[in-house]
Amino acid sequence: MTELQRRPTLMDVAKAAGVSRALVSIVMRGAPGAAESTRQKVLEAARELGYRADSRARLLRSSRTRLLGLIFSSSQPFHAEIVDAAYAEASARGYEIALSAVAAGRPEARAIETLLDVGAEALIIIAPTLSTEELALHARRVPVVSLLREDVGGLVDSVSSDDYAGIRIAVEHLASLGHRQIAHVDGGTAVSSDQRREAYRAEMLRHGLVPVVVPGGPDEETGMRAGQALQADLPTAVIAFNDRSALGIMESFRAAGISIPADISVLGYDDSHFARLSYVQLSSISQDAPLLAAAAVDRAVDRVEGTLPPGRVVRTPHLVLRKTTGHAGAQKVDQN
Amino acid sequence: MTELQRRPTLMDVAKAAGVSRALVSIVMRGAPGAAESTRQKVLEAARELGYRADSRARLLRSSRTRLLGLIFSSSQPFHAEIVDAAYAEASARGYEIALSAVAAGRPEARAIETLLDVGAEALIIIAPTLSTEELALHARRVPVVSLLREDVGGLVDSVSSDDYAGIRIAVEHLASLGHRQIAHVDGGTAVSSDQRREAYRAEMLRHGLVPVVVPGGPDEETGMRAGQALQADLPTAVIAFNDRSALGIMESFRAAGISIPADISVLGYDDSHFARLSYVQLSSISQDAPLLAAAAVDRAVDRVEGTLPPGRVVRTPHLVLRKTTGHAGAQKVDQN
DNA sequence: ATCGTCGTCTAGATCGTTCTAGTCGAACCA
DNA sequence: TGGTTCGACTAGAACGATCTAGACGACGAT
Repeated sequence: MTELQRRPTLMDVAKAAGVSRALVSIVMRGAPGAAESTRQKVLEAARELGYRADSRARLLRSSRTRLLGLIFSSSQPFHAEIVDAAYAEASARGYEIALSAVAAGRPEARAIETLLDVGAEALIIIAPTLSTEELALHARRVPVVSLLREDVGGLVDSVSSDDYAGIRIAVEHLASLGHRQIAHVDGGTAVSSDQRREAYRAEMLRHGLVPVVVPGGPDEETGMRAGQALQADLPTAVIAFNDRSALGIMESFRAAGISIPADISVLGYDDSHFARLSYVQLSSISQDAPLLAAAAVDRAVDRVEGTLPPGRVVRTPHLVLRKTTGHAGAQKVDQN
Repeated sequence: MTELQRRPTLMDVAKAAGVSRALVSIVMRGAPGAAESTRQKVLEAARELGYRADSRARLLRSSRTRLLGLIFSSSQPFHAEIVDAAYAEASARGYEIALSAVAAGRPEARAIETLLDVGAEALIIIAPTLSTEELALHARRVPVVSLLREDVGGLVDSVSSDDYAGIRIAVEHLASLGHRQIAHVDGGTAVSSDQRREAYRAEMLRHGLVPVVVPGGPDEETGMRAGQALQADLPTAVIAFNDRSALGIMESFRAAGISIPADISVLGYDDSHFARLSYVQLSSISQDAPLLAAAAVDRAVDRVEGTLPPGRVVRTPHLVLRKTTGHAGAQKVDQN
């Protein structure tokens, strides 16, 4: 049985250093107004006692926590990459990140409350599913940045990837390889699915090609079913909603003996972990998660520190070429 | 430009309801000592104002946050499943969960500090890599529960899955199918790798079989390399360190035209998302993440609320039979 | 000598809660 | 009637930080 020891307070440090609480506070915050010699003395005492400021008390008084709330979905591996990058950027700007996941039985609203309770000064929400009204409601209390979703009303910031441009790049890439029959497996009800589907339709028409949309979803299972549906009238190329979907599509082709990219080219979206696996080597549209995350953190910090109005940041995705796309009607190329 | 509105305080509610702060506090906490009639009156006023208790102030005074800190690794999909389950159990016991990820450039120590700063009353760490000394150091301040790692010293709780039993079940399953040449692709430096490797050796010997360990790792790439190494002298069955490794192994077999389970049986570990995919159907040892998570949360809460000493919880994993294991020397069975 | 200024430091109020120690009035009992 | 008990309520002190206002010496200018 261990005695849980009380954590040292400002007062303890002050006593040890023989100065007042206020001075210790000044030193710990790095604020001006302390002589260099005493500053050292205080820092020494603090280190000795293992002092760390109590963020609750600090916040209570100053309403500054230097804490950013980040909401992600635990079931989306792509979100994990964003989380990583956000940590890095936040710490570069002197902020910490508090995480909250949306999961089965844990809606976004709940995640938001938790973050607000621990004192987050701004909220970054990855692909929020809340209505713009609900988002606006929270945005009145605290800056809110929507990541990977654009149509979020005027009160909340958004940092997103240009879905239209991504799809344009995808269609152009495949068209330039000579493909004329390019299908799209959409993301069903997933965020961004509508935008990408419409962009696909528009871009196909612009190239004088006829768009074929097959209903899909954001995961392997729906991808596989779509892949099977596709086989009834096999196109020469397919653009998947995301990499997981692409994986399912490819699997269905593999089961049917259809070879990639000889018989059909497959293009993913997200450039996720899966796409990079050496035995997958999926060509994919990269949204550049680290950059997006950094941009979102930057906006959040800027909003917190300054008084600039909400705005939009849109980044253009780019193509990452691997081995699942090739010339239309090409002979089989070594796939591995 | 939105004016960020001040959130209402106890005092505001008190004024509105015409009572004292203290009484509002009593009502909001659901503590005894308020007449039913005034209780209603106060609740009404609070709802009207949209009052939510400021958790920082509350905590500052009461030193209770009802907040559990959970540390996971953003790169491990298996951890995500645990996070989900932990949320459910925590909320059932009236606690909230604060998440903190370890990622590249963000060590465990950092994650721990963040959680302590936001006021976590206990720490649950998934597969901690800290030394037992460092863990003990934190355990002096706050209850610490180690999840999926057992050798953590006497001061910290541990909730883990019985690796030995898991491997025993794996070997027994394969042996009962008539396999005599059963290889093991280990997890390299990953947590639990040593335990499973040694369990494998012991169990093989117990069955009078000769153990063959191939060095591997916790992901697809290392699994694939191990699979290639395996092909020099192909066994009839292989036990992978985890599902991701198994995926890599199977991929290497597929590339070489070795069919599963006709030519070789493959058994995974974790029963993760991947294993359940309809086109994978990987037989796997399940550690039952939801149960483990619930047990960890329970211990954390018990430690926080009571004064019981640190202890160990060990759960026995079980076999989930799918389509990648079959009789030794069996003819090819329909794999899909 | 007096005054203002500057750098360093401190006392005390304050943030929004909870907790302790009451006060107050009504009911009960002898 | 007077005392005790009890339920409902409140005043004021915490909690651990930050912030404001001002004290104190030293120094330079008048």
